[in-house]
Order: sequence, then C-alpha cells, then structure tokens
Amino acid sequence: MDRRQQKTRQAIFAAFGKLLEKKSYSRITVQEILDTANIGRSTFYAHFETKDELLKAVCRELFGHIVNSAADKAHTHGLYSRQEAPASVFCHLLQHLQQNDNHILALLSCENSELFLRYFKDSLDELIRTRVIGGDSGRQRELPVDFLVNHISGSFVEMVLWWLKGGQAYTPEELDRYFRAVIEPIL
Amino acid sequence: MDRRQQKTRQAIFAAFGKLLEKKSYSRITVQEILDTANIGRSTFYAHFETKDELLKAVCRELFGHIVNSAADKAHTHGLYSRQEAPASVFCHLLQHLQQNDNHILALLSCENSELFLRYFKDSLDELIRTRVIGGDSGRQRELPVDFLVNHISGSFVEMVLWWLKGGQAYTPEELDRYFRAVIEPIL
DNA sequence: ATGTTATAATACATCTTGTTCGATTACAGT
DNA sequence: ACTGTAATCGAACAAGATGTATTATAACAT
Repeated sequence: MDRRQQKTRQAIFAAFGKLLEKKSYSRITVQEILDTANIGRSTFYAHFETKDELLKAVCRELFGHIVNSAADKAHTHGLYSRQEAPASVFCHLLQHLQQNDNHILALLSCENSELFLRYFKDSLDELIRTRVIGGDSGRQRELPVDFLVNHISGSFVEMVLWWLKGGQAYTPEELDRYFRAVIEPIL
Repeated sequence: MDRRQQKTRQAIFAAFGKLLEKKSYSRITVQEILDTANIGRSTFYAHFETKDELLKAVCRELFGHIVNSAADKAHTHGLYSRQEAPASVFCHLLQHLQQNDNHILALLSCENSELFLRYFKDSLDELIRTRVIGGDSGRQRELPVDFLVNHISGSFVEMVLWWLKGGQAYTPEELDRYFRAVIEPIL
C-alpha cells in the first residue's frame, strides 16, 4: 500500500482517538478530525465514506486484534489451563485491555464505551461459541446454545463496562475470579 | 399544566416514536420531528433544549413506568412468589415489554435498542439492588455486591437485546426460565 | 525518468442547529 | 364573558457541518 495512504490513515486514526478522549463520538465532527489530523477534506473522504465508516474500521482493527490474541491463547493453552497464568481467556482479555496497547482504555473510559463495547461483544460471541460452548461436556441442560453464548459474552461486556465506570477498582485477576464465579456454575 | 403544552409534548413524543421506527436516533433531525409533529421550530425548543434532552425524557417516561410496575409487583407478591404467575419480577418485566404498552418494542427493535436499554439498565440496577440482593440470605460468597447487581441487570438487558434481535423467538415465560437458570445458581 | 496516484486547497450547494422576534391564538381564573 | 397570561406560529437568521467537485502539486512505484 502507498506510503502516503498509510500515513494519512494513521493520522486519521490518531486524531480520532485523540478527540475521543475528550468528547463523545456523536459530538465529534469530521471537520475536527481534519483539523486534528491536519489533512485535507477530500483526503478524508477518499479514505472513509463517512464518520461511521471510520468508527467501524477502528473497531475492527482494535477488537479484532484483542480477540484474536485471546483466541490464540485459548487454542494454545486450553480454555481453563491450570498450568499457567492467566488462568482463562477472560483473564487474558482483561489483562490485554488494561495493558492498554492502543490506548484502548482511553477510548473506552468515556461516554463512548457503549459504542465500542458493542463491537467488542460481536467479536466475543464468536470466540465464546467456539471456545467455551463448543467442545465442552456441559451440564447446559435445556438452555439454547445461543442464549448461553449471549449470556456469557453479554455479561463479560457489561462487566468491563462496569469495571471502567468504577475506575478499574479491581485487578484483572480479581475480575476474572468474580466472572468465573458467576459463569462456571452454569456450564 | 396548559392543555397546549400537553398537546405539543405528546405530538413531539409521537413524532419521535414514529421516526424511531424507521431510522436510528442519530439520523433523526430536529427538523424531521418538527415536520412530523407539525409544530413550529421555536415551540420545540421551548420544550426541549436539545434532541438528547428529548430522548432522556422519553426514556424516563418509558422505563420509569415499567420498572416501577415491576417493583410494585415484587413488593406485593415477593420476588419469587410461587403463588402466582408471573413467577418472578423478571418475567413480569418481559411480559410488560412484550405486551408493548407504549410501542416500546417498536422503539427497541431497531438500531436504537442499545441507546434505550442503557437507560433501562440504570432503572434495573436500583430494582435489583433493593429487591434481589438486599434482603436475601445469599451464598453470594466473596463477590462484591456491586458486581453482582451489575451482573444481573447487565445480563437481563443483554438478554432482552438478544431476544429482540432474534425476533422474539421465545415467550417471556421461557426466557424467564432460562434467565433464572443462569442467575439463581449464583445467588 | 515517467506515468500513476494520493494529497492539498479551494470553492460550493445543501442541510442542520439553536436563537430571536413579533404577531396570533388558546388558555385559566375571575 | 372578559382579561391578562402564556404558548404557539412563522419567518428569518448566523454559524457551522456535510459531502462533492475541480485543479494543481507532490510523492510514489517501477
């Protein structure tokens, strides 16, 4: 890909993130992105048809990376490997979030959390369907699989949301323990 | 209150709901609300400072009513009364949602669900903190109360979201059974 | 070195927002 | 029924945002 394209795309992402730290997504204008990224108007629209498309691209990049990383971990060590910390995919996900690779928490800590975590959940759904539910023995009695998958991914997302709103008052390990305490009994 | 105010306010709410059935909240303009409600521009701004304020008012009206109704039910019959259907507050909430009193599902069935359910969850939090967790005996071992409350209300909201996205493929009674199957084991 | 492609800069029509103002009209209380 | 109050209308307005188009310039790949 053209070096200029990469540079522009990166500048847009950076500007978007910078603005997202200060104000909610809906209040950010394309104009502000242009000014912050210091690029021309037509250049932006050459990359993204709309502000929403930019958001989607950012989410794909962000959460795709995190979840894939977790999926690899699960694949390598098993879902609940006891040989190695972190003990579960969930813990790995939380740690990954907290270590703040791409200033993710900065993006999630404000009013935008909801918006981003919705994408996060979509990625999680697949991870959970294949890793958690799929190959399990399970005393998942009369519960529909879809319900269970949604319950787990949904709970996780809501937990992260709650965690962030409370200023991350718990460690990923604590959170993981809590989460497993409410999920494992029903598996 | 002045009859004209009521009429205008109602016209705005109705127009807002009508538009919400067709497009997402973010794509609805004040102008469209004015045209649909057939009111003057200044009149709208005499009632609501901004579109967001209108949304908040609608949510308060909508979910405040539902949750209060459920709270009364819980108060009257106990949280898990076995003497009478619906068996739980949760079931009552679901039935209330489905019977579609104020075209709520029409509002929730589209892209706006997320937005509304966030308000819904805020109302739920309080209900659950007082009714579910509060006076319970509980084997809620080392889990923080806040975590538990959030887990329950969050799960419920995610379940409703999932339910709506799937076209309400289950009855409120079924859903209630599923939900209790994943919640009661941890109480 | 050359043809290609991304960007910049500018201009533009269109739409949206929130405010203001004066003229009507409906209201509530007496 | 009368009257003062208050809500609405309609129109206009400035400020700013959106998305598109055009041309010139600069960076790129080969």
